[in-house]
Amino acid sequence: MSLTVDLVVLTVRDDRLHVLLIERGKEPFRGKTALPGGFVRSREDSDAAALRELAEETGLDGRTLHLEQLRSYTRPDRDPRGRVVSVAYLALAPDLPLPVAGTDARRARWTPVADLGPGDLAFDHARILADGLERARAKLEYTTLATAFCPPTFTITELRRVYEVVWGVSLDARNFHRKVVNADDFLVATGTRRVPDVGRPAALYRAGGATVLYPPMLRAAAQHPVART
Amino acid sequence: MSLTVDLVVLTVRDDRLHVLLIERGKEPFRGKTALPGGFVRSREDSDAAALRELAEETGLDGRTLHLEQLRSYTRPDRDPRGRVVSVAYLALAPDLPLPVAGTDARRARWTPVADLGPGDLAFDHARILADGLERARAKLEYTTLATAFCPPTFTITELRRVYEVVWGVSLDARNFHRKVVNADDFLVATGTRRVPDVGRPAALYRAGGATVLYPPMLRAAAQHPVART
DNA sequence: TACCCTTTCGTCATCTTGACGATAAGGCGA
DNA sequence: TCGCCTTATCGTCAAGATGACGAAAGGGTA
Repeated sequence: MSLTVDLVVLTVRDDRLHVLLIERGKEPFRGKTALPGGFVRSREDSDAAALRELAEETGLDGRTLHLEQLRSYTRPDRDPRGRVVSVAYLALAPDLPLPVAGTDARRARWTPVADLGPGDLAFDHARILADGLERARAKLEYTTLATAFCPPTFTITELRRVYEVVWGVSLDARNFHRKVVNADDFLVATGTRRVPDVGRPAALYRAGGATVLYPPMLRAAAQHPVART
Repeated sequence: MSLTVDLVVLTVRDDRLHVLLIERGKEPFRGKTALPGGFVRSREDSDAAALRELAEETGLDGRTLHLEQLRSYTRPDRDPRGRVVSVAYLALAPDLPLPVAGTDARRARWTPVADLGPGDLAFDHARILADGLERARAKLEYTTLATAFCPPTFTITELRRVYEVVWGVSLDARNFHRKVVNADDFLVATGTRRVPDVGRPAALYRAGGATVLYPPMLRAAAQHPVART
């Protein structure tokens, strides 16, 4: 029996939710699109393997990202090579340029989640991706994790776009502003501002110390589904 | 490399939170207290193994309980026998009598969680238990999972005790009553009532169809820590 | 200076919540 | 039967949170 890790790495890019995918270089599913990942080595735990694979396959540094274990997939027939148990991880990243010329960054690329069809991914990776998306969506509600999609300093509008894109809804800018500013230790004003091409300059914030979001942002209330192409 | 499942089975008993523990019958940690669990068989996935072990070791039927995957533990040194990866499961049960004379129910017993000291459990089971407790506590907030601790029909006071015992707080009976009755499809009145030894009879409810709890029950607001001995 | 655009502040009615008073509905003892 | 004890349920009220939306602020640019 062998153990692998699979990574669901999400980011928000051009107002769309993207997932990091690779093209498989060997069998099985050679040439097919899949989640990045690989085998856990003998003296490694799965956390370490996730960090290593993230660096090797995508050039991203998991220590600077949000990285958490998602769940494990153990169906005996999930890999044609035999019994392969996979521990899936969820990573959330700001819109970083991928170091394309990295050591082993074989064709890693950001793909809009909405562009993926049912059979586009190898193995049971469609299911893993779906579970990762649901975890991310749920955690935006009651944790401060949305800031993991943002660069070190960001505007409230950028933060709102994260919610809108991940949830696929549209939120009132004024109420959102009031809410996140009042939430306990969610945001810390940096005192600086960013002057955009057009419109009023926006104040820049850093993530505050809170990990749980209080009061929470409830999806149930946000009932403004928006067309996502 | 081998694969095991470990089970965190929780219940509320005598107004205290209990976990189901067994005494290990063989090495390593022979005679020591541990979470129930065992090896996943070759043509089984971990869900099936969790159901099987639950039945074998405790006589409980996981199909009638809430049973969900918690997370996996992969540290190479977590088992002295070598590399053993464990997929942990969380089960929530009403206060059922254990079929003590079951096939293999070797000394399975309910133990108050608060009675456990730091080194009382074998392997990394203290950590697994802690993760299971935190998951259960968190899920009471924004899901209807509290009903999984209750029998098929129950009173609102019984449901409140679940929250109080799992969170270790004390909740105002009147506000709790108002809240759960108003929550969307959380409770369904059965029309029957239970006459207690003392006090006014209480209406009996069944769990409603909702899985998410809206509006949620927030712990942050419940700031009445109560002495738990 | 007059716009345009986005951010930020205000207002208001509605809903939710915490604190807690009051009543209802059983059993029990006098 | 009448109080009384206990617990369940309903009500009230002020404070806080929320949704809808108006209005001002603060940059560019024509």
